[in-house]
Amino acid sequence: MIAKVIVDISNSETDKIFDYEIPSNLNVQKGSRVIVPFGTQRIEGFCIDIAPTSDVPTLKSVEGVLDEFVCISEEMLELMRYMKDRFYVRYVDSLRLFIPSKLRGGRVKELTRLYVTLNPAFTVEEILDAVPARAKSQIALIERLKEGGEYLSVISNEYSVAAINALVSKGLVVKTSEQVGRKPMVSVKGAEAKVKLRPQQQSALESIFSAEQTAVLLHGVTGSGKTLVYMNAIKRVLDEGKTAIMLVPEISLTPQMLRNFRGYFGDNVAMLHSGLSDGERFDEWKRLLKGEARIVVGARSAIFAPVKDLGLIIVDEEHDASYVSESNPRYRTVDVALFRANHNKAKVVLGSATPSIESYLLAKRGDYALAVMDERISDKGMPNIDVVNMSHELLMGNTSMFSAKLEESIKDTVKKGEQVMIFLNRRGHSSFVMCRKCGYIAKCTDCDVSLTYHSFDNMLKCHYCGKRFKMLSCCPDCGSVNIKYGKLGTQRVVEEIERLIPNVKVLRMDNETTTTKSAYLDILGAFAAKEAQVLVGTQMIAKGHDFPDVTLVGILDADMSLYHQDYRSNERTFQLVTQVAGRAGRSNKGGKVILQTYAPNHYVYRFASKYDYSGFFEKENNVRYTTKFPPYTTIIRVLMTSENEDKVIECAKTIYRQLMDFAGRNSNEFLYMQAMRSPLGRIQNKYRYQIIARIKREKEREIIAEFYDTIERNKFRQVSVFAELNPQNMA
DNA sequence: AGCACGCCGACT
DNA sequence: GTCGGCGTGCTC
Repeated sequence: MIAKVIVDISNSETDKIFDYEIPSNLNVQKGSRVIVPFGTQRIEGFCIDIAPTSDVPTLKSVEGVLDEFVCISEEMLELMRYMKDRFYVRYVDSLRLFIPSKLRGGRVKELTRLYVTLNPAFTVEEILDAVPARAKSQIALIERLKEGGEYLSVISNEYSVAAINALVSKGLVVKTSEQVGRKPMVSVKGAEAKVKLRPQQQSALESIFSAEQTAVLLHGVTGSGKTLVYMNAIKRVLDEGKTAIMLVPEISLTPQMLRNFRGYFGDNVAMLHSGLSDGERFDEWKRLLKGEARIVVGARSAIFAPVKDLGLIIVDEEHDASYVSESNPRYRTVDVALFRANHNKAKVVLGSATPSIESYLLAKRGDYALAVMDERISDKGMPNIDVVNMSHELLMGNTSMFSAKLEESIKDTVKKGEQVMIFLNRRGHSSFVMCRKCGYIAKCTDCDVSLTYHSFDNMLKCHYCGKRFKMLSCCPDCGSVNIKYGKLGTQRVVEEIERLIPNVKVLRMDNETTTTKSAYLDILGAFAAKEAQVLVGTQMIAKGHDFPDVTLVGILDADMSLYHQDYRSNERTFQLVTQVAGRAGRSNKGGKVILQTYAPNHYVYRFASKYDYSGFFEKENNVRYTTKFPPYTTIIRVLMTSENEDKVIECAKTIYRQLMDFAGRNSNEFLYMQAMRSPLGRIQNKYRYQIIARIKREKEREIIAEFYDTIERNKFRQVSVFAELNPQNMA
């Protein structure tokens, strides 16, 4: 028999099916992981099919089977093919998503990064003497490493593999692996939840199972008790002997949330969150595969959990951007959920207080069933949202970041011993470093991006590649020492509040203070314990934490997300305002929200301040329809990257030309197509060019297929090509 | 990804 | 001539 194998090398050149003879002594099955000879090496691969014959004249044989169980189910193999057709994801990249990284051996593991240094057994002079003078690039490399070691991934971008390997084989340079620390799992225990469903919850629960559609959109306002509906729905499918997947946005995987589920379902729950070590993640995966756990709770990638007899998939906060993977294997979680549900004849529940325009439209059209929960469990209404016009404040001579009203309210609330949350958008607030004399701006050496100043370690950091630089003492262009650096937005706000209210305790949460997950939890814990009266933060504080003593929420600059040139920015702003407002008045003390804006009459604020989702939907839906944006059209983005700019341009031109030919023959279907340099033209020293097309939806399947075929036909050496549908951002 | 192959420039 | 660096292409 013949095994159809995908080799475990992530490269578009090798992402094809290779045939191998199966020796009679090996039990190779569809879905087994195998060892195969490949060129001169032996590597791991996935057997994705078994066939009686092959077209290839001479075959090598499978050398071994890796696990004592079948790793990839029939369902996941079909999902792999779906992901290729839908998202242009390579077979290997799908397969890697389906298994824990612990299983993959041989090459570089997830948590290990190779590090190269000069061999400390020799002096630099000895090393230089041992290298012939003509080996220029080896000498350059030694000069580079003289200063200290560097990650192999960084070095291999700067020097040729041949030069590095030559030095390694002579023993002058050594590769070492540096292990990233593992965090222990939070142990959880809790009490049995025993709450009766309210009528609205009960009918939502019934409609999940009675609907003829696969998916149900559960539109439930903040505090309407969606979680209880989820738990009951899961309980029902478990009773039928089936399994369930529950997805939440990454940031919501808090210990309380995990405790709730463990408390209710006990050991039947497997948790997949970012705090797990490789080993722990593997253990949870294995429990699911063996059926020892029948519920998975996790972020985005938990959708690939190896459960059998799937009965239910819940996607909580369905509109959340974290459900769209924006790098490497780019996929949309809801699409994958629908695929798995259809395959298993299971149900999908999409829950949200502010559904995405696309989902709500599908629900209105009847493609999804719709369940509505508009009552809050507590008798408290939603907090009042006060929209303050900042242009008026300016006219009245108030140039501070707080309106008179917000300033007043903050003082008031703190005086009463209650708590305040101040929210601000990060965009437009990161501080860049500039020379006041000549206007020089510090930029990353590998990306076309200005660097951000981080005060706590006095370093400059690139937000795109993570590279760090020493803070400048003088301008490298003109030598002036008059360097200006702004503070991060949150830090300025904190200082302002401390100035307004002497002795107030303020906590700050943003990218700078929250480098680890535990730092994030520490800050929230301190705030919950009332160690501070005010919490200032970015998006991070917008999501699902209950602080009963918070009675005031201030939104400083809602507009920032409106100006972002993106068809979804209105939708995002509406969601953000609603979500942030939900942080106020969680107890019977009530609460209020003050929203500062320069565009108080914008329809987003008009509807958001009244919590009028339907009103907002009607308006926004209309805008999308008339401007011909998704969900009425589909945007396809083809991104090409390479360290060699000429090669990417050549690649982009070739593909663009062929796509233009195709568009010419199908001009009815195309609204727009353009090739361009990406707004972020270079990231991690890779040049980025893109083709963006907007097409009608009727024949989108065929058109997407043609796009992917065109990419497939035009492989360019050194150029990587990715595709994305309705991208979250075009940079 | 890794490795063989082969071209080409530098040095005996 | 010959050694080794460095770019190209292939792997069932």
